[in-house]
Amino acid sequence: MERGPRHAMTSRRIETEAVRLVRERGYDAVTVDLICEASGVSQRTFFNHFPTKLDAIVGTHRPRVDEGQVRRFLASTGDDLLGDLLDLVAGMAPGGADDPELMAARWAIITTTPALLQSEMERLLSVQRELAEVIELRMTRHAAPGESPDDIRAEAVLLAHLVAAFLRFSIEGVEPGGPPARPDLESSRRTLEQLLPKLARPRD
Amino acid sequence: MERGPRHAMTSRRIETEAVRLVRERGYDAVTVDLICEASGVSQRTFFNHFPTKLDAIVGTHRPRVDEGQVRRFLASTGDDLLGDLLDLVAGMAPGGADDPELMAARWAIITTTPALLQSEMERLLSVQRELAEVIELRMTRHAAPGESPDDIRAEAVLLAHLVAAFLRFSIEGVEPGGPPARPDLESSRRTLEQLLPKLARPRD
DNA sequence: GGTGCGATGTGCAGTAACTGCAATTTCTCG
DNA sequence: CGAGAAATTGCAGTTACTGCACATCGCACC
Repeated sequence: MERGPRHAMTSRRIETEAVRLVRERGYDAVTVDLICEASGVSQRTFFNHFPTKLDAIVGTHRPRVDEGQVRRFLASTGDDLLGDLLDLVAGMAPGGADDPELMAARWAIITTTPALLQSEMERLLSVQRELAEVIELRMTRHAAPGESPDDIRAEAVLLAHLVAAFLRFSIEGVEPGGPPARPDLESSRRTLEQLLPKLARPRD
Repeated sequence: MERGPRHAMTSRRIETEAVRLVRERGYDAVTVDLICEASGVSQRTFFNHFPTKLDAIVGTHRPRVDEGQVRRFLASTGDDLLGDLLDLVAGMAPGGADDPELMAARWAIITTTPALLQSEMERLLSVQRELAEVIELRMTRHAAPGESPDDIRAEAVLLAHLVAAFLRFSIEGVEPGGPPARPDLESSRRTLEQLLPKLARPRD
């Protein structure tokens, strides 16, 4: 099935109506049938365009790290691993080259609907896995002589988990109820900077 | 509905059969009807005992931090926040006072089934929220004079995210496919100890 | 101006998870 | 035994989602 431009148009129409309806009535009160009626397609068509109801609402974008940023990250001298990592994720695409108005509406819905917020968190898993790989690569390059590759890999996976947690924090904000309308990486980073020194451990 | 001992017995029977069936046939191949037939109850009864199919399989335990441990954490001098936190979560109940054999079977299923693994991760959210509160409490006690309560809260929430990420790592292990049969907090902690110094930042 | 072919949309029947309601069976205890 | 509570059940309905066959649409090519 080599999709043409028509397909994209219909997808767009469905998305738009889905977001509009959810914003008006809330996630649970909007059924797939309702979206179909509003966008003038059959239910079967709906599921030809989106695998799940959820996807129609939050979109099908997959957050990706920029290729160039990755190269820069890998080429760095390696003195400031954490800082370089934060720079890396700071350049993450905020979610696809869609209509910015649609994206704004989406974020408003996502941050206020637990089910959607959670699905957004799950998307971070792909980022997390990507990160784990590049981190492992960089750590291997700058590794001390006697280090086991398994250990390095474990450390990389753990670090990727930690960075993902940071991203979750920046998305979710401090108050579960009324979070920022958009992920605020800037202020999150400032919070992290303040937190880190407090973790300093005396015995090291 | 003041549940009596009979109720618990039936729950147990359903759980046991559910776990057995999933272990034999895999998560997707096991329907609620199948579990009902195997455990000799009607479907309606099934849903009287468990809100979702998933709950019947992974159990209804909610991981909690030990009260005493929390007190100890709060009473600590505060020099080693991170270490104390790790001690705190180390004492987490591994998931209810159930039949240990059942729990073992559960972990085997959970760690090999993405849908179940994910539901297990979601359970960590309650722990994470608990942690955020006690961390905030402790940070407030040991705060420097001029610190804003909002800042402290933000730092606490972020730190709770990071600890939760650590727990996720210890559950998931390094290889997504073949993780440890049980969360291995010990070795995870060792990995963290090795990782931390590598994050050391030169400019501070 | 057809005509054919691939892209797109639809109808229909079915499955699976879950819910509400009202009825019924099964204890338990006096 | 009999009353009342606990536990289970049947049934009908809703919602998300799938497979399959069929219809339609649009566009290139003759």
